Formats: sequence, C-alpha cells, structure tokens
Amino acid sequence: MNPTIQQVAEAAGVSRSTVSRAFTRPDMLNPETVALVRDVAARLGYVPSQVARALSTGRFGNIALLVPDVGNPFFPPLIRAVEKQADLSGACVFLGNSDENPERENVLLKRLSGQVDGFILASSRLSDAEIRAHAARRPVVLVNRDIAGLGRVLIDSAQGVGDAIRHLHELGHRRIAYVSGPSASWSNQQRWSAASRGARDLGLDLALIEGEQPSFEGGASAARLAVDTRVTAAIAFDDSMAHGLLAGFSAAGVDVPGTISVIGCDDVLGARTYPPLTTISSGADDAGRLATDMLMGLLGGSQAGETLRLPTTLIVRATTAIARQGS
Amino acid sequence: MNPTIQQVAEAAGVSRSTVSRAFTRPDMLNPETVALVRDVAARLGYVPSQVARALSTGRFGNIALLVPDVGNPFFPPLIRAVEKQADLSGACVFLGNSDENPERENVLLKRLSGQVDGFILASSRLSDAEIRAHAARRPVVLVNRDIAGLGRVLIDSAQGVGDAIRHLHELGHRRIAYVSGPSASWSNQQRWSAASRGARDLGLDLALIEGEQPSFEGGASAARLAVDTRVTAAIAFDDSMAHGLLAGFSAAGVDVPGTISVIGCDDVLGARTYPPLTTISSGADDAGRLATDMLMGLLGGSQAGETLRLPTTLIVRATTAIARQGS
DNA sequence: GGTCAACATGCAACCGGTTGCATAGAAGAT
DNA sequence: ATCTTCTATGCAACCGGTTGCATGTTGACC
Repeated sequence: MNPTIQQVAEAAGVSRSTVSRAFTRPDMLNPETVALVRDVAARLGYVPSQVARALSTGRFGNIALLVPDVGNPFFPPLIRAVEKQADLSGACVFLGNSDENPERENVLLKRLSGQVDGFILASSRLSDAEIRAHAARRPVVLVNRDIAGLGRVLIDSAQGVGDAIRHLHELGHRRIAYVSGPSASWSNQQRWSAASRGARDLGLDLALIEGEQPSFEGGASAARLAVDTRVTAAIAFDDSMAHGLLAGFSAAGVDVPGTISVIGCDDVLGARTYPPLTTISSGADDAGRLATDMLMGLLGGSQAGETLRLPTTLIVRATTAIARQGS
Repeated sequence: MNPTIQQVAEAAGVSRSTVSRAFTRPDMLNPETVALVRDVAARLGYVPSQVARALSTGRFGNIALLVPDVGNPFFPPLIRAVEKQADLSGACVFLGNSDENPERENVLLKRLSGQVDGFILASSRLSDAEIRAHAARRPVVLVNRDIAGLGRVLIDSAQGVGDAIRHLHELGHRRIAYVSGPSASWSNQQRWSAASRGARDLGLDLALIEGEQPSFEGGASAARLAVDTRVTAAIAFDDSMAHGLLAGFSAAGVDVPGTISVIGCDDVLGARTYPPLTTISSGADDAGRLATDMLMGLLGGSQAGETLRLPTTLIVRATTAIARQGS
C-alpha cells in the first residue's frame, strides 16, 4: 500500500501534524521544513489519502453528474465539459445514468451523497419535492430544470423554438407537428409551450405527437404517426428524434424537405444527418462548463439560487423548405 | 448532516458495534436486534458513510472507468453497461475522460487510485509499462488492450475485418483502403494487421490512409485523401470515421456505394447513416458488462490474467456494392 | 537583563465507521 | 448445582488524515 502520513513523519523526523501542514498549510511552517517534508514524501511516493482527509474535513473533492441517458448524444458533450472543468479544480466526477428512471436517480443520489461535495443534475426526472429534499443535504446545480431557489443552468430553447416557428411560417407552412419528448422533462415542457405560443401568435395549426422515447427509435416510430396527420412540418423534441423522423419518413417514401420539413433541437449531430438537419442550437458543452463553475462556486460558499439562461438560435441547414402546394 | 452510527446506537439503546453489525454482519446478531436497529436507522434516515467505512476496511465500493473520448459513440453504450453492471454490485462509477492524452490518463489514474477498488481502462493510450505499474497497485481490467498477465476484454475484430475483406473481394473489389485510427490504439493495430493479412491472402492491393482523429471530422478529411488513391472500397477504423467518409464522399460528388464502398467498425450507429452503413459489429455493451464482471471478480479475489475475446461479425447494409467497372 | 510577541512545531482529540477480543447470560452436559 | 459451551453484545483500538490549543524558542524592545 501507499505510505501513510505517519511513515513520512518518521522518515522526516517530524510529527504527523507537520507533514499534514506541509501540504495543506505550508505558510504555517518554516520554508525549510516544508521543503524537507515534501522531499521525503516525494521520495517515498506519498499521496495523501483523499478518503481519510474527507473523513476529517467533510470535503471529498468529488462531484457527481447524473444524466438520464448517456447514450443520448446531447449528454456526452456535456459530460465532457463537466469533466474538463471539474479537473481544473482538481475534482473527480462520478457519473450516474438513471436510465430515465426517477427511482434509480434517487438511489444514485442517496448512494453518492456520502462521497461527493455536490451534484449536477442534468434533465432530472425527479419531482420538485424530491430534488429540493436532496438539495437540502448537498449543494445541487440543475441543468434544464427550473426550481426556484436552486442553482440552475437553463438552455432557453423558447427563443430558438420561436425562431423555428417563424421560419416555418415564412416558408408557408400552416400545419405543424411537435413531436414530444419525456413528459417529465422541463425542456420538453418549455419547448412545447413555446411552440404553442408561437403557433397561436401566427395563427398556425399545431398538432402534438407523443413520442415514446427521446431517441432515434422514438423518432422513427413517431414518423409513422406524423404521415397520417397531414402536417407539412415537424419540430422534434431533440436531434435524436429528428434524426429518427428523417429515417422514418425516408422509409415511408416521404421526401424531406420536399413533402415535409423537419427541425431538431440541440444541434448535437452537426451536419451528419442526411439531409443535414435544420436544428436549434443549444451549447450543451457550455451548459456543462457553466454548471460546474456554478457548483464550484456553491462549494466555495456562494449563495444558491442563481439562474443562468443560455440563448439558443436556429441553425438552418437542409431539412426545411417551402411548404408543398395544396397542403 | 446525516445521522452517525453513534446517534443510531443511542436511539436504539445499543453500542456502535451492534449498529455496524446490523448492516454488515447481521448473522452475528439476534434477529430481533437487527430488526430494531434497522428500524431505528431507517426512521432516522441513517446511511452509513462510505468514506468512514473505506478508511477502516480499505474497500471503497467504487470503480473507475477511463475512456479516451466520451464523445466517440463507441463509448456511451460501454459506459452505460459498466454503470448498470456496477450498480448490481452496489458500486458507483467514476468516469474519466483522457481526451486521447496519456498524461491526463496518468493524472486521473493517480488521483483516483486512492478512492476506487479498481479500474477499467478502455482503449488506454498509455504504454504497457505505465499500465503495468498502475496494475501493481490496484486491480485493472483492460478493454481493447492486450497486455499479458492483466485482465482483458478484447473485441476480436480480426475475424470481422477478415469477413469484410472477403465480402469486398466477392464483390469484385481489388484495391482497398484502410483508414486508420489512433496509432496508439490496440484496436487500430489489430484491425490494420487483420486487413493486411486478409488482403495478402486474397491478393488484393491495400492502401493505408492515415486518419487524423477517430471522429466524424477525421473521416471526412480522410475522404479527400481517399478519392485520390483510386481505391474502390474503404474500411474505416470505426463507425464515426466511416460516417465521416460517407459525408466526405457525398460532398465530393462520389457515390457510395456506386463508385466506392465503405465499411465501418463497431456498429454503433445502427442504420442511422445514409445510406445505412455496412459495418463490423462488436458489442461494446457486452464488453462493458463483461469487463465490469471481471473487475468485480478480481476484487473478490480471482486471479488476474483472464482474457475474454468477443467475436465480431460483418453486418451488411447498404454502403457496399459490386465494384465499379474498369476500376 | 527581563518581558513579551511572534513564530514554529508537537500533542491529542476527532471525523465515522470496523473488528479482535473480552464478557455476560443462557443453554446444555454431567 | 457446577462446569462448559455457545450466543449476543460491548469495549477499545485502529484506519489516515486535520486542527485547536499548548509549548518551546527566538528576537525585539525597553
């Protein structure tokens, strides 16, 4: 095993306290002593035990990031950004995958709360009350979830969705579908209500198509429903679903964007779909970075409750076009 | 804060030892006592501190998973499987993203080694010696890396690559390119050598095109190189690169599979590309699950050094076709 | 030369569990 | 009734750090 602080102390001929302070509060010691201790420690390959330190200080140097589905392409960039930013503060990251399941999310929260300084909950599927309960025990920052009093990073897709609706209106579309994501998702609610508002303001028909899962497959099966509704355009909850829509329409012989226009959300696929997807960009990596900063701020003693709204913009690629005739 | 074992002990009118044993060794106690203690503990919301437990037992109940790039679609299914499987043993997972950078990988290993029971290194970019050094301190299971004496889960793409070469040969292709991934990657070496062997056996020309990054962008830029080589088919290191190739060829006005056939590796994109990608399936989720099982086995005292080879198969979709005339 | 402040270091308690050993009480053997 | 055995529980040390307080040393100042 690793050498302990005791062994370093003996080898350096000082007390354990001194070794401890040589690392945590070197200003308290004679510079020569610090040098000596560090030297001996380095020679022995001493690494302070995070665990022992945590036990006495109550600070763990770890944070936890919980997401509903690692496989959803929205999350990897966010995960990566959190990781990177946490690393700057020397923190390590627990990753939890709740599989869209609130119970599992609760279990993970409980299991991890004894070994992290705080949580980042991305697109949490828990109820407000549950989240509040957890936030009372440990600092929590929410991503895409809006609960008063807690730290929040919100990707404000309302704006982008509004742009998307106007974009479709200008192209002559009058009947539009919104293909929904998980009903427990704040983002989904926000996008749906922004779409409703936009459609109402412009006098458009808006149909709701309930997607099953926010995934490629969910989009593909929603495509089958969409062809029956005689809409000329569809806005999907996210890019995965939009991608599935493209595939579903293609399989059904429906031309995109000739017969039907498609808009995604999050811009996580770039121009990788065929045709390249018109979508609402949302900077998941920024959200991850900012959420981590906010959490680190909370750990440093800042007040909770701050809200960061990230703007979104419509990125027009090739899946939207003028509405077909006689529609 | 959470209630401590002491508070539970007082509330239940027993000693700390008894509370401890009610959770860790209930067989040692009177069943009634166990029930009482658990009851009181539940009422108080007591959760044993992992950290304190780790300090005295030396077991942390955590594992770490290190990957080169969370954003690479090969990894999310693997991450998810590891997560899920670890959960069955009640273990939590630290995720580390090395960004394809050996130094960062080393830092993460060092930082985490004081708080995990073992590591899963997926597609590690470290040298054999470095990995061995870490394995001497903590149990390590490798995914897609072959070092004698260590636990290994190897996706044996040699077989699938062989099938792919034969498939192309049957379609009449005679000049093929292999678009390579990271040179430090075991998988890349394995795939390249399997392709070389297959090509030699069948008397085919095999060109090597050095990809920059194992990503969509890396594939797209490799496509530009590929059009100059006059090959009629390309096998890419992974699906992301293959996907990039498709995009690159499409942008260059090269028809796939009419003019050039493309084969990917890993089958992580399913039929989501356009055209749907012919690829070599490799069960990343199986690899994650089995690696976790293997690590748990090591922690339980099994001997290290086991090797698991996962077979791969060619999945023919729509990016391969008969070689063009006069090629 | 004596008083006192400032500095450097050590002592010992504490964080919250686990565990080897001791012991009290009950059950069984003679 | 006494001795042994077994079961259930408690005592206290330990894991490896941190930290408030006490102590010893040095130098400045009067």
